[in-house]
Amino acid sequence: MTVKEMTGEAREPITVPSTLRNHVLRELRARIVAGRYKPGERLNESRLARELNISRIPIREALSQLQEQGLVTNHERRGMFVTKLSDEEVQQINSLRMVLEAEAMRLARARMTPEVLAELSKVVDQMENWEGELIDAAALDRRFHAIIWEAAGNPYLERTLQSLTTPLFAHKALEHVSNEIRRWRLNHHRALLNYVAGAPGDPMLAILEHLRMGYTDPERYSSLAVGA
Amino acid sequence: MTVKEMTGEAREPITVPSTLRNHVLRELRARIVAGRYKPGERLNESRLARELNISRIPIREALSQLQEQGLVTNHERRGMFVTKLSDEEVQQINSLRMVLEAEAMRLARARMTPEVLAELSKVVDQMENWEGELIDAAALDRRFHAIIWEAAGNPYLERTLQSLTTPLFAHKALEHVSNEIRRWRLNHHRALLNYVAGAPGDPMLAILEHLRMGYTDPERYSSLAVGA
DNA sequence: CTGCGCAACATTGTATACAGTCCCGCCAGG
DNA sequence: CCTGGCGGGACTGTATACAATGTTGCGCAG
Repeated sequence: MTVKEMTGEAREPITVPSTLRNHVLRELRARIVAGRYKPGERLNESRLARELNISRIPIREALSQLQEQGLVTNHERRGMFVTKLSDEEVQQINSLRMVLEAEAMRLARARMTPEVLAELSKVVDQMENWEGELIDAAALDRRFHAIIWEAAGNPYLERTLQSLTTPLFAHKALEHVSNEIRRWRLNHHRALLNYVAGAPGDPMLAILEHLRMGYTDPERYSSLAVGA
Repeated sequence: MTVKEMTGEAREPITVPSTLRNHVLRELRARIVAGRYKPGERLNESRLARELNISRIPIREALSQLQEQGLVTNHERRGMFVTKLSDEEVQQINSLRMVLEAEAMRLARARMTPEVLAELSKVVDQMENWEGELIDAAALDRRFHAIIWEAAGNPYLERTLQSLTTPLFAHKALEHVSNEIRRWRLNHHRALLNYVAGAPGDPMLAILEHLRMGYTDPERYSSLAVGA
């Protein structure tokens, strides 16, 4: 069976990965991040294989990779489960993320170009005029940061931030917050934009302000405050 | 076939992973880090399967995980190759590693216990009396940092540093340096030890001093110097 | 009614089989 | 001598088959 022969809902004509494994990898990651598979849920290989009309092999290999990315957790001989983050784990991830986001912003600021700035500005504008669904808001948020990660120019930094935040997005996909809070969070990106655009200030302060919006426990970052 | 039935050189009676996949994962990682498989070398699934007396399936799954860890690189329909780092990539990794090592040291210092300190001290003593092989020196180096990573108390920080440095060790496994240089590098750990033990100072400075010992290009870290 | 044991089923872990692609060398033509 | 096509072998990607473990639900004893 080839990728093109695959049936069902899994078509993304934009870029077709040439192996089933890569296709499944993308598809599963997208589904988990979108909240279609909820944290703690078991991912049955045979069922997935039937759904996608392929054998279990590419699915197992894709799951192995997702495991390494932290999106799923393997319980030996019991199956793969969507990773369920405890409050403590969320905080640990965020405290690490803070350090890396700050570094990304420093680097991005140093290498900023008008093109990237325009792109960021566009995203922030969309955020401020945002009226849509929760999932779209999360996508905008993710996109904003992704642009900065890439602009930082260090692929390893980019990859690390991606693999740290993806489980967070999966975790928050279910979370219900009021539109007001969502707007509040989104609007804070303007401050970050100003920083990477060259405004004076310490990135830590802006990011702390941003991430503490219900994401983190500020108490945990005393070491950062000292370092800044 | 079970793990116990496996033949050949692959026995590690300390902890036997219950699945072949996990066993192969450890074994391959160890071999790559030890320099037995050199960067750029192709890892033939069928050959490995014959060598380990198992089928290709557990090997492919282990390789999928190693790929995600950055130790091997997949070229579609051509095979898995031990990741070969360019000079630029080594620098990118090290520039990121610096930020994380500094964070780990701040956290470790804040949570330091006499037990951990004693362990670190023991390793540094071993370093200063070291007379053995290159591989042992690298192991000591790795162990010193690993203790600090764990003492920092953030599993994600620990995991990230591990997956960043492991390819570096594989990369450096071949490198030949004089005993003098090796001693010089090793001895610098005393300064790091002093910092995590509570001595005043900025971790960045000690780490910069440490990592620049032939590992990194100091020019790249202006942003850190500013932040520090 | 409740708790335990056991058997049938479901699912994972691994092996084997097969299909398509890549690579390398050989040979013909320029 | 060099170049380009082409055939055979080797290898990866995927499917199917089998083994072993985990799970579930039912019967039975207390």
